[in-house]
Amino acid sequence: MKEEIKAEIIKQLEKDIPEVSQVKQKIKLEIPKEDRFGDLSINVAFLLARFLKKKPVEIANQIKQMLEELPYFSKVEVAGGGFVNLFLSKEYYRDVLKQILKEKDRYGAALKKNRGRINVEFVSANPTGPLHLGHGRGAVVGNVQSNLYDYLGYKVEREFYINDAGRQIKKLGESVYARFRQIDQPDYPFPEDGYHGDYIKEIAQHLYRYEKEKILSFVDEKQAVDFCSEFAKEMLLEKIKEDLKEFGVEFDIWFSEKKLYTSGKVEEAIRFLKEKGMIYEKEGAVWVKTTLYGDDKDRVIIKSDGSYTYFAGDIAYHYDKFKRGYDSIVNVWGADHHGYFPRLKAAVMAFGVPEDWIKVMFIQLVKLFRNGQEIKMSKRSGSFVTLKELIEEVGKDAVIYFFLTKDSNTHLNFDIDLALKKSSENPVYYVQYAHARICSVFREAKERFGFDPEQDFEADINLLKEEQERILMKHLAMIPDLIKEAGEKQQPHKLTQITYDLASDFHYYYNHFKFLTKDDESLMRARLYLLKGIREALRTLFKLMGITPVERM
RNA sequence: GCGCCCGUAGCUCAGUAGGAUAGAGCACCGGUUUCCGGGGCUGGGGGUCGCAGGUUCAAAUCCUGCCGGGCGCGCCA
Repeated sequence: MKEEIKAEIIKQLEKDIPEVSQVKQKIKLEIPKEDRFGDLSINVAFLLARFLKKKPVEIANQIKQMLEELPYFSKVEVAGGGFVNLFLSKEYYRDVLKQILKEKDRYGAALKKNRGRINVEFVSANPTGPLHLGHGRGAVVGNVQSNLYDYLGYKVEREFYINDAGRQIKKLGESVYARFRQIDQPDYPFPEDGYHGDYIKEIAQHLYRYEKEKILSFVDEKQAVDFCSEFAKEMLLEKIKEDLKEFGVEFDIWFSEKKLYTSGKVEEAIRFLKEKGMIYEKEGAVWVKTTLYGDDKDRVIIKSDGSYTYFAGDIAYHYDKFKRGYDSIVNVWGADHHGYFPRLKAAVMAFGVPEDWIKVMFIQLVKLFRNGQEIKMSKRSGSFVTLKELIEEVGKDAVIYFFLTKDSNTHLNFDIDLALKKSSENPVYYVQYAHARICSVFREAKERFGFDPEQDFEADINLLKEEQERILMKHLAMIPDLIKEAGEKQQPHKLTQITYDLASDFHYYYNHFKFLTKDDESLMRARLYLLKGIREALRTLFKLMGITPVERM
């Protein structure tokens, strides 16, 4: 809605100041930090100063007069040496509330998905063990970013790349096979760098119970290991799917790395790069000229022993995505892979896509804290907390919310004690409490006055004369823009901030005003009307994050 | 050595496609409420935005150099 107003402002200004068209791109209509600077603020006077050879303040005063003619504003002020501050009118707020109640928990969302197709690939954990916290953070960030794209009007596809080829999977099979053999023969050697977790033993026991004859019947031990690999991988993948589903994350596409090799897609991609002149041979290996697109050295895709590198598979994978015709793709990766991006980007650029076609969001480490002490994790010894365990301990909503509190590219300290607190110190509790409180007020209204705010009703918002009510309405009006900004900038963590701020303004309102007053029923209705708008805005935010809008605490 | 990320209040962090007096939560101090040493409400103190230059009407934000911390730099996946 900011965009609408901005367009109107520009149209209005261009009537008398043709120079506006020259600075159009740099005009910023923003939400000022301080309430007294208005609901919106525009910087256009600074930009015009150079062209009109006048002081910003003078221009601002001229602009002020022109903008006062527009219907949106109740007041226009000049301040800060040339800012033009705009105060929205009651009529505008009335329209905002109407819109919220109409759009409900998709308040402000694009109605049509016509901005293009985006693919978001995330989690993509090796199916060699349970999901850990880093995967969980990636799952939340990827999922919420996908929700944001949907909100913005893109058609989104969520994808999980299954690393089911290569050494990891072989190692998995060897580990399971060893555990299987150890059941009858305890001194059977366990591979040096095998997977130690108990889940490997569980899989082995399962195989021992149901597939023992089959495994022992293989003539070649390698076949037995392959069988174990395949079985364990499928089983672990199922587990991963279940965990993610419980976490509210579902994928549209499960893409197998192995199939890239068996279906000839790797050869196809290499052939394509060859046509583009990106491929050459040196020292018995085949290389890609990634330096043509900014990488610091060329990279091998076929080793001198004739086998492919991981990079070859990844090029083929992205070539496949390219051919699927997405307008843009996003990869959510662990931050330790950041050094890998330039070479992948270089290969992808060779496809002939625009500079910003591929984006990567990096996920930094999650550290767990309990009683102020870090819980050290060691995957080797098997002593690490899985995503599932954390969810079981503090609940899905807290995990999601905490994973979203900080920019994904910064380290996150997860305080288990805080996540468990049932008080306003705990931000998840605090925001959910705001929603539950409104529900509770509505229940009371029905019980005490026989007036059910859950039903549709009309109200006169001109009765909302308190300062805090104006602040809340303004806040509601801005929410779609705040969400859109979070989505455009790939900063899903901003949603927690937006939600917290709204909850905070609501709690303040709740603590200072009575909603259920017998003596002034029309005021009661107006306030409940506002509460209903707040609740829908909260629901919109909760839905984007995947958090439950609880009705009672 | 090269590259990427981070450095903001005592702590954990927001804020960085330049914008007005740099924000929040916790902790700390005060007022108030409650049966309450807990909880709620409310007010307050607290900052050389790592350092030093530069660009600009305007820099936490952009540029350069340095300091400190993390990560990455394979014909590994």
